[in-house]
Amino acid sequence: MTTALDRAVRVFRERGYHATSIGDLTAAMRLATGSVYKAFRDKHAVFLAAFDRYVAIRGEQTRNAAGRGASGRERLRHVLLSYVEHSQGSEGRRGCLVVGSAVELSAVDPVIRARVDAQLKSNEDFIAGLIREGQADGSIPGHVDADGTARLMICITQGMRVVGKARLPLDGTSLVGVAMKLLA
Amino acid sequence: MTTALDRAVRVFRERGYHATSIGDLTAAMRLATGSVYKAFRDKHAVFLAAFDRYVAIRGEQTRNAAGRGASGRERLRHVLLSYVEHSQGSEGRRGCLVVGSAVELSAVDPVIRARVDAQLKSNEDFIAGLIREGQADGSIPGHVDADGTARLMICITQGMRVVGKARLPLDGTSLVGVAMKLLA
DNA sequence: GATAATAGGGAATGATTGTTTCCGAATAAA
DNA sequence: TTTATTCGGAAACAATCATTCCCTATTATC
Repeated sequence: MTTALDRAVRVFRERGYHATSIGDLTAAMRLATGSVYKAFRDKHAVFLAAFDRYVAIRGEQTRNAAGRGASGRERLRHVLLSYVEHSQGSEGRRGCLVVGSAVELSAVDPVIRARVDAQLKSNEDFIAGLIREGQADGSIPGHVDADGTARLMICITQGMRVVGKARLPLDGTSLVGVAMKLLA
Repeated sequence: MTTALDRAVRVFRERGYHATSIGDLTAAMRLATGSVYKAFRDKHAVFLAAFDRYVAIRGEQTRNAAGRGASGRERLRHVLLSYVEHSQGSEGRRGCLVVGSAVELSAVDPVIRARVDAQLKSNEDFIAGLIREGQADGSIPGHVDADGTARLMICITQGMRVVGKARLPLDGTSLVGVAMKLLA
């Protein structure tokens, strides 16, 4: 079942919500229509489950990336690098479900909007935490505005998903190198 | 006709392409179904015209913002401020047609993708030009990587549209203040 | 002033959508 | 072996979609 949900995640990421028909969904999930409606109440419920699964997987990936750094500054650098990687190439073209949901649905779907809001907030808190960690271990200057910088970095990461979807190449080391000036 | 197109822009910004039925379109444009199809070949053609009009208007707005600054650095600061303003409140919730098209359509619609690509490129060149202008008039240090910084700033501006659509408040002076560290 | 031509409006159409229902197969229990 | 139950599959359903067609009204032309 979780493997079928993974396939649903993939389709929703590529085509979005409205452009994904039940036919697309069943074809991707290798399930018949009846089976899908036996496992989920409706298309909206499938999307919500896919959203939650996507968020869980991505959260694990960025936490892993953070783990690759020793200091707070290095952890944050690896997180940004990870975002660039996932925004690039075929993975980037596949898109981000959070960004897609924010753009396509958050204006008309309060349930989705709540999840998008929560996810952005969570990411922002995670980044702000890394900045404060760096300030505690001395790798990031104390005068840096943790909250303001975290919010700008959320804009950067979400923006990378938009640009990556449009197939523009993103040079990871260059982009992150410039972004690290925000921690000066 | 251009006033009807403006109304179409508004609907497409709010709901996106697929979630906008031609019923929504005719209601917003104050036109009957037949009239829409007499003026445009199909829904896709309406969207393309709306996209072009949106891009023209936004281009004028950011050029105006740039005009409010004296040095290259100040022009860039006003451009960023303008982006924050347009990403906020009801205007921000309405969304950006370029971001929306990139996320919802660029993966499956080559015509849209070409326009999105061109628009992002154009914005990036504009920002890079402002940076070089600032380096020429001495308001921006010469060691700043104009192209790399411009690409990151595109990520920032596109990301602000995503965050603004999700209703998160954006403090303009704070956000831009942090972003200006990229020009150090 | 009569007529042609064009622009606008609304009902009809065919295709596609999301959803439900019904049926068969496979598995587990008795 | 038989019964019961869960699971998957395909056809049928109503609703909605984009699109076309035809009618009316208004303008321009002769």
